[in-house]
Amino acid sequence: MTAANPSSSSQAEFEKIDASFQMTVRDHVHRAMRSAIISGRFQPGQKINERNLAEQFGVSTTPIKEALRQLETEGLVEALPRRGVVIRFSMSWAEEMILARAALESMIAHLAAKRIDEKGKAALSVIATRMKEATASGDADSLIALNETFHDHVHKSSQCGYLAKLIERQQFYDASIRRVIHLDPTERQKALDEHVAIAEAIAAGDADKAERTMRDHVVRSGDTYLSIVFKKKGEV
Amino acid sequence: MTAANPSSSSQAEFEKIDASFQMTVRDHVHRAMRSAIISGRFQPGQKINERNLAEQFGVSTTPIKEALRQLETEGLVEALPRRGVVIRFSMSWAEEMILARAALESMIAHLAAKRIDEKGKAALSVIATRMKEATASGDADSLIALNETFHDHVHKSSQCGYLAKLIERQQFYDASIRRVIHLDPTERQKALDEHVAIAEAIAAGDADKAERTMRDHVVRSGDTYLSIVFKKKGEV
DNA sequence: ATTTCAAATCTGATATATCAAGTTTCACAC
DNA sequence: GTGTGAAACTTGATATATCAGATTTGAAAT
Repeated sequence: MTAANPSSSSQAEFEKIDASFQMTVRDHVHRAMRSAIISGRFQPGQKINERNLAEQFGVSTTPIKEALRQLETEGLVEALPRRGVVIRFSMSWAEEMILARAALESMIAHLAAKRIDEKGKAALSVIATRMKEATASGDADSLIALNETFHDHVHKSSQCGYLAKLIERQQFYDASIRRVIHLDPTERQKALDEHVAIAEAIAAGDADKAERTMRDHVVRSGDTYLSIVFKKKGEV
Repeated sequence: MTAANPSSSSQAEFEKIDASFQMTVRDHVHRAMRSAIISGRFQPGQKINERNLAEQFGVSTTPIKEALRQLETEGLVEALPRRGVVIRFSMSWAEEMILARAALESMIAHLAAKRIDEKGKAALSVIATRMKEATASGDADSLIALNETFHDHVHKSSQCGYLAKLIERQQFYDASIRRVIHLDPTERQKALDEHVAIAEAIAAGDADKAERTMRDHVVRSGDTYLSIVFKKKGEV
């Protein structure tokens, strides 16, 4: 819907401005810590000291505690009552996060295939075409952006708000590494083929195929990521 | 391992007592609020006032804020920066939580079938036998407990710590309603058949069948729950 | 040298105070 | 009556203070 829509009502309709862009201290800490953990800047089992953290960020312990609760619920740290929090992130944790994302993305792809409308199919097709172009021209940055657009569109088509949010929390790809991956022509082509297959399955309403191709895509691309970050050719 | 094990060392070995049973105020608030939300004691979109809540619980706002951050990350409430938190739970949210659990449980069942050892198979068989007995005798309380034991055992067999934790957070079954469900002989029998099928598939190492039967089980039993709680015969 | 145990210390958990953004109220102008 | 806007009020966000459980330390006992 566009900002002004005079046809349906005498009152012009505007999107409510989203307050979520506002940055609070706790969110800043949360993002910074999350990023630090998934990029390996803490050792598994390492203890986190609230006062130290607060000092490092130059804030009080209150927003620190809140950020730690969020990380705890995400499963990236573990809180031992009255003993503090320790880092819970390792290669095996990352592997499981990929599996979780594969399970959830394939479920959401299944539903998207069932629920997508004609307009959604057209939009998906446009995204796929842009991906082909960006793949051919080797535009890694565009590909990274299109990748996100593609998955977001699948989420939207599924009409699943909860699942979409849940999937977001399984994401731990780092921008710089994604760039490295997309600069490899072989990898680019694989990802393109998979995205096209997913888009076609969804557009065709083939829920089972959408589910399968999505799962394979998430697992394969996740393994590529893992093998780079953890310097190991890993099969799950 | 038993508490004392003199064979391996001159030093007696004891299980470290698990500190996780300790109840902190924030955990109490978190559980209480979670339970209240999923059992419908708040309306979707309802605003939550931190000071009111603190007063109701008779505590300060600090643990309240922490509990709200946990609920936020779980997706049960939404925090609008500097405007407070609102309830985000409705029938559609519950439906999606069931789908999420189905996706994750089927993934974990798949892995369990691949990774379970002989000892694990034997234990699973014992649980299945107990379930048959409890189903025949109509012991609802035992069935509820066995149900949990069964799923926990599948989780353990899969060797997936992260996935198991994630699944826990998709659980929103209320004890009293579970009891109602298990008191129905037809429902009991359906659940038993499904559990047996899952156990057999896992024991046979048939990962795909374990995955399918687990997903169907979670979706079907979830729908039963939904239809009771939301008083609607719901197909997803 | 090893064990014991209590004091000192550290640190997470909670309470209270302060600040600032958001909301409401209401007098005033048009 | 409607719209404007400033003051009053509410409330989330952050900071600081206090409390209590956990860990460490070190001297005394064996």
